[in-house]
Amino acid sequence: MKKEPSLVDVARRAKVNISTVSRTINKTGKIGADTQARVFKAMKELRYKPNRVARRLRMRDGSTHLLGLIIPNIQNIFFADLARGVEDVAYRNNFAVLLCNYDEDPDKERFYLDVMQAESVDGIILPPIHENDPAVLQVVENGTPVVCVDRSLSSGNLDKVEIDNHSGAFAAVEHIIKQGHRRIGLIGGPADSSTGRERFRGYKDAHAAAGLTVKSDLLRFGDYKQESGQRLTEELLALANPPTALFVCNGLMTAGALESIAARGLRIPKQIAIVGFDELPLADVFNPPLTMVRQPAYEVGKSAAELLLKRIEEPGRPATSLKLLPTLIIRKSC
Amino acid sequence: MKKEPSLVDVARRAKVNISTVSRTINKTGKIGADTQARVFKAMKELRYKPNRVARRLRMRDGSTHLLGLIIPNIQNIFFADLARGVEDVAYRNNFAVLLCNYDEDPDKERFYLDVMQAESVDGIILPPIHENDPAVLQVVENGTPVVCVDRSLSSGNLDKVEIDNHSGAFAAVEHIIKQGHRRIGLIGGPADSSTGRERFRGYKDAHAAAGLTVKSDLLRFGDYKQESGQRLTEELLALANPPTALFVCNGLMTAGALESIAARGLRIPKQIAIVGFDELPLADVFNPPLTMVRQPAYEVGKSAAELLLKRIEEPGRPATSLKLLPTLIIRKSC
DNA sequence: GTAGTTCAGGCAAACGTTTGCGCGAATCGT
DNA sequence: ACGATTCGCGCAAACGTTTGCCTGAACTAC
Repeated sequence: MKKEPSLVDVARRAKVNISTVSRTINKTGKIGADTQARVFKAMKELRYKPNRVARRLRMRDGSTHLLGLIIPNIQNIFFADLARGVEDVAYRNNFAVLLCNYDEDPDKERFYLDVMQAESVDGIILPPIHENDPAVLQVVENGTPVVCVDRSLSSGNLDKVEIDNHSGAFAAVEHIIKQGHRRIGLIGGPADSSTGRERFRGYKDAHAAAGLTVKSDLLRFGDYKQESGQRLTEELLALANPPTALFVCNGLMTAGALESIAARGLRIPKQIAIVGFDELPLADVFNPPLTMVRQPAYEVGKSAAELLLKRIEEPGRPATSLKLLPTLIIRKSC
Repeated sequence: MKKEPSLVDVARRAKVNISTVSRTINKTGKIGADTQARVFKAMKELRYKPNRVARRLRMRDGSTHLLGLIIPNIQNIFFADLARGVEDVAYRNNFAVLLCNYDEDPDKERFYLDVMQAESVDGIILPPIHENDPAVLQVVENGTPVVCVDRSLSSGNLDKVEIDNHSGAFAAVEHIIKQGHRRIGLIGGPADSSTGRERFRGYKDAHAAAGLTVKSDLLRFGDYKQESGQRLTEELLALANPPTALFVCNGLMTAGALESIAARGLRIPKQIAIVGFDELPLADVFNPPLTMVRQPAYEVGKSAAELLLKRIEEPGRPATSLKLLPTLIIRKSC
């Protein structure tokens, strides 16, 4: 590893003190025009790049220009879009992003939270694994700015940006009912996740609004992974009196559900109608095109990053909570 | 920002010197059993976490336990899978991953390369933007371990892990021909990317092997994004004498192609057959199921990370070059 | 019993920054 | 023309580690 040029190298070359170099770079303190020129010249010549590690070590607070993003799984397109959103605004503000997958595993989440702290990131964006997650609570108590996305934290008044899951689910199920369905199967999210609960609530409220009662034998709860979507759909379809429509609470599980449906050779929407949460890449060219409730994932990430940056530069500001609206995209599958 | 406990805090509490604490943590040097116990006790009590920033600053070389991953776009499922692969092996080895999207933008790539160096990562994984990318070359010259994925660098004997694009494309087009097609449209990748060129070569060689000549009016080259797939497919379909089959060189463009096909209301595979590179999430439940050539993206990431870790701990080892085989998954779209 | 060796652990330098303090020179106000 | 302010810049401490060197003490060998 060839040694990188450091402040002292450029200082020597420009015949000034290192503090002068530091100050010209950061535009802090008054520096004469000629001195500045010499310093810049030396920097060019040596191809000097400030060492971010040393800088972070010295400045415990403020602008180390590193953000942490901890998400369940980057292979879930929702989180990929979200990640892209935060990455884009980070880049525009000269921040880099430390990205980790915690895979719904509390140990992994804790590990990465530790890493972030140890790296002294400026702030962290994450969907908390639980409503009150002791690990992240400890981090915020420690003074690290945190903004929650997608799911929220019950305690603490943190910045957060979420999706209005209730209204999204409500609209979806309302639409299903309007198509004449009365037996609507639910493939829900984990009961201990706020998204899962809110979407379930939307499902129930849409029933209530239409004067329908929810049939508890049509309710299944998965883990947002494809396999569970497939398995639970199969359970529902195997019922003596199966549902005529399905509301599936995320994209991966919707893909799983479609597998089950295909395996049984059922026609959509005649034999089984379906609407899923999340957008799927091929949804609009699927046969039939899938009606889904699209979440503005990119915008969630974007807003979260903007909120985080604001908080970093003004730690005392009151916490703001954004709720973005999903949109029901009606196509042909229901 | 409450101050984190540091080495001196635990040293004070355990009534030893900070160097003793450091040595017990890193298991370097001989330490008495009782002293060790005291130190560990103090660490627990203070919830001490070593500061990775300070550690990285001190140890220019070796185990700072941070990997850099620079990819074109995390929204491309191929790279998401790849990223997941490197992340998993990184986690197993207690490494964190710094992830960036450079979006095929040389400026962005250079920016992130600088960031990685400034963060003194232990090593970098990336698909070079060009065959000989000066920015990347400079980094390897600087002594930072680099492994190339997906695309390769012409100069330099670096570790790399690629897909056998030629054989994948060859198999795909061979299969198309075997189905009786003679006019096979190509939606290719960028001409200046090694993947694009290799897949094109497979297309041509499959034609040659079957005694067919390639018709240059059936050739189109996109940028691996969905929009170009749609646009170029539309061009092909609008031809007076359009192709009867399509070979599309990546997943996103395949999705775009399907949009064009759907817009024209063409039946697959009767009116137009199609096989695409990359796997798509709904490919197997699509109607009809899509025959595609699946790239082992996760394994590429996994192998790359393993190679990188090996090189980090043994910088002098000869460069190894892996070539992973894609598999043609024959379904119903051709 | 003495010299040599190992054991346990302390001291302090170094990594590359940022920044409070200080100081001579220049500029200013009157 | 002289004290006061500002300007431009250097000095050195600090951030939290790792690690080479050193030093007593204990142990080994003869």
